[in-house]
Amino acid sequence: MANKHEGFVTEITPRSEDFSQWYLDVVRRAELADYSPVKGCMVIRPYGYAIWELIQQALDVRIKATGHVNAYFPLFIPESLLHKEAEHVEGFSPQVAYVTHGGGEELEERLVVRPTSEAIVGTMYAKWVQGWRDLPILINQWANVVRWEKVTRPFLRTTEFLWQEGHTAHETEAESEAETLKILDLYAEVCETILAMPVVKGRKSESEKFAGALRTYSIEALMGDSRALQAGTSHNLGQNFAKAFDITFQARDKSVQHVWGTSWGVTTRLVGAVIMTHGDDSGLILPPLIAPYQVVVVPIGRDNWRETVLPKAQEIKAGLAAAGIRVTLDERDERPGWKFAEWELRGVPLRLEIGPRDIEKSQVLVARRDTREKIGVPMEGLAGRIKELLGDVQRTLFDRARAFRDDRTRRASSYEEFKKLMEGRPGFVVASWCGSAACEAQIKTDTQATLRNMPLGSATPTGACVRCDSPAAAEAWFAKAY
RNA sequence: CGGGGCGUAGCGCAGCCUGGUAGCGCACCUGCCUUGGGCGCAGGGGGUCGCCGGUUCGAAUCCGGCCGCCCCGACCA
Repeated sequence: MANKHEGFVTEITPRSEDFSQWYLDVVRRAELADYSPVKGCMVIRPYGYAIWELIQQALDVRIKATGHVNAYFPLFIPESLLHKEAEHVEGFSPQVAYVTHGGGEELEERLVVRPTSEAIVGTMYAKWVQGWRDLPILINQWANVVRWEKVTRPFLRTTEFLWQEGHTAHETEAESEAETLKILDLYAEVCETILAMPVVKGRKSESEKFAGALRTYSIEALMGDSRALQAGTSHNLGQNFAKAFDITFQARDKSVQHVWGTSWGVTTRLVGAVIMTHGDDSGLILPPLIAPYQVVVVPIGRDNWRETVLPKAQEIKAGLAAAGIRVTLDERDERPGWKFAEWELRGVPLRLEIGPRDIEKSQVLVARRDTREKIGVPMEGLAGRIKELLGDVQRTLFDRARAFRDDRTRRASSYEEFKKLMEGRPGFVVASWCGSAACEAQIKTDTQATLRNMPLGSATPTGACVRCDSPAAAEAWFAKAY
C-alpha cells in the first residue's frame, strides 16, 4: 500500500523524479515492449502492438481515402542505388546496415538494408512512368526499416522500426507541394483526433530537412517533460530524386520532364509519443480511440462471486461488445484492488466495477482513468452512456494536453529573454528568425534548443531576428527535443 | 563517438572491501483463507553468480582480458 496518493502502482519511478526512467518503467511494466538480444532492437509485445495496429488502421483508412494505394518494396537495396542521390547518401550512410554475404558466399555488390525506400522506389518509378497519363503515382507502404543508431530508446528510436512511407510522383511542383501539405494535414488530424495529441504543423529549416528533399514539413508535439518530439514528416522532394533516378515523362506540351516527388512517414515512435503525452505516475493513459481495451469489467464479490456476479459481468461485457466497444472481462483469481492497479497501469480508459451492491441497484460503477472519478451508471442504456464517457475521456485528454502545451509555449522578443526562457525545461519558445543557419546553430550552442519548425500560416514577422539584427524571415518554434 | 553506471533466480537488489556449502523482497507453484484500491497464513520450485584466463587447498568475492546492456551528452523518425 505504498504510494497511496500516487495511484497505488509500485515499481514505476515517479515522473517528477526521473521522467526518462518513468518512461522505461511504463514500457516494461505495461508490457508494451521488451529488449531483444540485439542492441537497440526491441520486441513489440502484444499489448504494444495492438496500440500500433489501431494507429495503423486510422492512418491506413485515411491514406487510402486520399487516393493512395498500398504496395511493398523489398528490404534489400543494392548499394549503388543508394548512392545515386548525393545528399541522400551523405545523410544516411552513417546509419546504414549492409549485407555482405549470402548463400555462403561474399556478395559481388553489398546490399543495403533499407533505411528508407526512396532509392528503390525511384528506380521502379523510372520504369513505370512514360507519359503524363501515368501520373500521379500515389503509393504507400507499411514496412520495417533499419537505421544504425548510437542511442536508442524503446519506440522513440530503435535500430529497426516500423512505419508507413508514402512515395508519390507528380507532373508539377504545385501538385507535389499540395500532396506534401495534404499528408501533413492528414498526420496532424490523426494525432489530434485519434491520439489526442496536439501538434504544430510547420516547415523544417534547411539544416533539419530530409537528406535529398527540397522542403521538409513536420508535426511537432510536446511531451510531458516539456521536450519536443517530431511526430511525423512530409517531404517535397522536388525533382532531386527524379533526376538521380531518371524518372522522366513526356508532358502535355510534348516536352520530356522529370517528375516531382514527395515522401512522407510516421513510425512506431507515435506509440512512445502517446505514452509521454498522456501517462501519469500510475502508468499509461490511453486515448479511447487507440486503446486495445476501452473498457475493463472487474467483477467484485465474496467467495462465491463466480456464481453471483460473474454471469452479470459476462452479460455486461457481451452487451458492450455488441455495441462495438472494445471490452475485456477480468475474471482472474485476483483481488479487485490488484486488478484496478493493473488496468490503470495499462491505461484502460474506463473500468467498470460490478458487485452485489450494484446488482441490487441495477447499476455499475464506472471509474475514469483520466480523472479517477467514479460514477454510478444505471444498467439501463449502459452502452450508450459508456460511449459518451469514452468520447469525453478522448476530449479531456486532448484538452489537457493542449492546455499543457499552450501553457509551456512562450514568446521571446530579445535574445536575452530567449536564453532565459530556455533555461531548464521550458517547452516551446516562439521567436523571429532571420533564416540563417549560423543563427540557428548558435542558438543551439547557447541553449541546446533546436528549431523545431516554422508553423504554417504564421504571419511573416516584421521585426528583427531574435539572435542577430537582420530582418526576420520567419516565425520559428524552438525547443529542446528528443 | 565521448562521459558515467551496471551484469548474482522472471523482475528489483544484497553479498564482494576482509575468499570458506548463494541470500532477501516481489513474481511463480500447492493448499487454506480472503475479495468495493496491489489481503493473510503455511509449504514449495527455480541461479554453470556475463564470458575466458590467472592467483589459491578453495573464487560471486582478489588479479588480467573480453563481451553485453542501460543512462547522460554530440548526430538521427
